[in-house]
Formats: sequence, C-alpha cells, structure tokens
Amino acid sequence: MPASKGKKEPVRADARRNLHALLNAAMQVFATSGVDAPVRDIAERAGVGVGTLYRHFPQRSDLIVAVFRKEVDACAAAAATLADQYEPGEALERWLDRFIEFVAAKRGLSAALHSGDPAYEHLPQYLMEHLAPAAAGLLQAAAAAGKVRPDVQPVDLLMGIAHLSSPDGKGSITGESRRMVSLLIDGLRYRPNAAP
Amino acid sequence: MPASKGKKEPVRADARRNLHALLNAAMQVFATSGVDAPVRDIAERAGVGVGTLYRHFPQRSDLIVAVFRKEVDACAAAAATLADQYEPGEALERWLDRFIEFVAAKRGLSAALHSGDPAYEHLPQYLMEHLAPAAAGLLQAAAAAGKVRPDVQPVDLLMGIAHLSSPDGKGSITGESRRMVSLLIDGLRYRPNAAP
DNA sequence: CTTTAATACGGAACATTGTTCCGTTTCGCA
DNA sequence: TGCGAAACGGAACAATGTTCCGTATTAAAG
Repeated sequence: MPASKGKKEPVRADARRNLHALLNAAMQVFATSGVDAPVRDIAERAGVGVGTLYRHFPQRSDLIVAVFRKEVDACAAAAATLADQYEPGEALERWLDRFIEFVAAKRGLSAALHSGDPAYEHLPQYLMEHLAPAAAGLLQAAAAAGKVRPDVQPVDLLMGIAHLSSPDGKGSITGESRRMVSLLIDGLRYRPNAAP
Repeated sequence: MPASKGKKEPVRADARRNLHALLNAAMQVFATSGVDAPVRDIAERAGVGVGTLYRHFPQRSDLIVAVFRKEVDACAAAAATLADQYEPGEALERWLDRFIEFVAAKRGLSAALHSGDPAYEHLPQYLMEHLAPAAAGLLQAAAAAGKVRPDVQPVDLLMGIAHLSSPDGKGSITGESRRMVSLLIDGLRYRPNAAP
C-alpha cells in the first residue's frame, strides 16, 4: 500500500506546474523579504495570478508550512548525496554547513513559530523527525571511520547548532556565529591520543 | 535635581489631554482587539484624528510600550493601596489576583515580545523592576503576620504565576488556569502545625 | 483684553496589501 | 476534434497604515 501523501498532488498538468512554481517563488521571496512578504510578489515571481496562489494555498500559513517542509526535505536529501560524494568526515562537515544555512534562513520563522498559531505547531517535530535520522547516519559513518566521537546524540548536535546559529536575530551568519559552531564541531572530533 | 522623565509631557494643555486620552483608548482597544487593532479604532475611541495619534506615537511600538508601562505602574501602585486597605494576608491575595489579571491581559503581547523588535526588549526588565518590589513588600508583611512562608522569593512567585497563567495562549483565565494558580498560592501559606 | 506666533489638530487623500469573483483559458478525455 | 470540467488571471473591492496641509487651539506678549 503506497502511503497517501499528506498533500495531494493536483491532477492537471498546469496545476502541478503552478504549484511547484509557487513553492519555488515563495522560497526565494521568503528568503529575501521574510514570511510577511506581499502575496503579489510571490505570485508575480511564480508567473501566476494571485487567484492561483489562493487556490493552492488558501492560508498564508499553508504556503509557509509547505516551503518549510520542502526545505527540510531538501536538507535531509543532501545528507545522502554528500555521503555518496565524500568520505565520512568531510560529508558530515559539509552537511552541518548545509544545516547551518537552513537554520539561518529560517530565522524569520521564529515569530510565526511562537505566534501560537496551531498551523505551525508540528513543524519542529517535522524537522527533528526528518533531520535527526540524516544526522545520525552521517555521525555513525564518521564515527566508524574514527573521525568523530562515537557518543554524540544527533538531536543534541542539531539543537546545539540551531541555538548557536541564532545569536542576533537579524540575519547574518557570517561572523562569530559560524566560529562558535566551528568550536562545537571541533568538540566532536575523535582524538584519543595524537596531537593535531 | 528632579530626575528628567523618560517621556516628556507635552507643554500645551490640549496635547497633554489627547496624550492621556490616547493611552486610555489604546488600553481598552488592545484589551478588546489585541495589539494589532487598527489605528483608526484607537484614534476614534480617543476622540482624536489619526494625525494626532501619529504625532504622539510615530511607531505602533511606542504606543504599545507606553500602555504596557502604564499598566505595570498601575499594578505596582495597587500594591500600596491594598496594603493600606487590608490586613497583610488578604492584601497579598488580592494583589496576586490583580497581577493575574494583568498577565492574562498581556497575552497578546507575547508575539511582539518574541518578535526581536528592540523596542520591546526592555519590557520584561521594566516589569520585574517595578513589580518585584511591590510583591516583596506584600510578601514581607504577610510573612511577618505569619500568613505565608518567609522564604518565598518575589521574582519566583511572579514568574511562576506568569507561566501558569498562560496555558492556552488564547485568552480565558477563568478555568483551570486560575485553579492552578490557587494551588501555587496555597503552597506559600504558612502552616507549621495546625490543621485548617 | 487683543494680538500673535507657535503648536497641535483633523481627516481627506494616498499607498500598500489581503481577498474575492467571474469571464476566459487550458486540460484531459472520448 | 469537440466537450465539459478544472484551473487561471487579474480587475475590483476592502481594510489598514501613513502622510500632508489648511484650520483651530493655546500660551504668551503687548
């Protein structure tokens, strides 16, 4: 039995096309102008009318949630790709960088997350359910290769990075934020005896 | 040297009058419709034009902050009044009820508080600086009268009530919320030996 | 009390954005 | 190819934030 997806893909080709165009456009606009960006901006970038946007996403939160899940999925998928392309230690490092970018880009969501709107209340759970396994896989491989300590809990690592990556609340991850995360990552390297 | 107040009272009589009318109107409208209520509603209830509102409070946050401080001050002032009118135990109880009302009415602010807007970042500090002394005075008097335990920290009590009073995030304080707070308050009663 | 200049007021006008509605277009299918 | 259903687009409307300037009010000077 193929599990029925939560979101039902439209049947008609144009509807499917526009749905994906809207998701991509919203992703870009949200990244640029935040999740409160005007509806028209998103519709225009997607090349559709506002009526089409409203048909696919009657509530703004529907669009926000859809974009969020899409990005979580992309971040989780990156884990498998990186695991194929790089040796375990480097794959883990690169994926953590990817995760940091994801967290930093989601800064504008914090207000929505804390707004009490029930539309968002499952998002943290969704994130952990999808990214913890990805992190676990990379951690396990890196640990098996002797690159990192074997006793790191995936959830702890993700939460730690998420917290460290949100120091100012206003956007840039280029500064101390990344340095602090580097410290954290250094902390999980496996060095039983040798000096660097 | 009379310390210069943070907010400068207007010189002209009409300006002062309108300023206070706006604060009172905003207090009512915020309580009814939340802090996102239309500017026109507030101006109309105050009996002034929107231009006047904007002159006194160029940013919405200015008005929100002013109302918040005014209500904190009123809650703090109530402590002195109650201490005069009732014996220590009852004064404390009545003031805690007053504080619960204040916290419940401020529910709509939580989103603003967490929005990252620097305009609000000093409000929690303002609240504690003004209400902790009020609570401390009442607690001390009640403890001296043998009505409550002598080892309760004012800040702990306020924080505890504030947390318990915000269970659902959507308004009503009439239900379990008040019962939980009653439990907390019972917990600080001083009962060395006798049964009630 | 009258004059006067500064200050404040009011609300129409404009700008921005959310939301709906329906004539037109596109699609899948026979 | 023809047809009915589904989807589309964007004008139109509604709600709200913000500005601007002619008018009214005030406090002080004469």
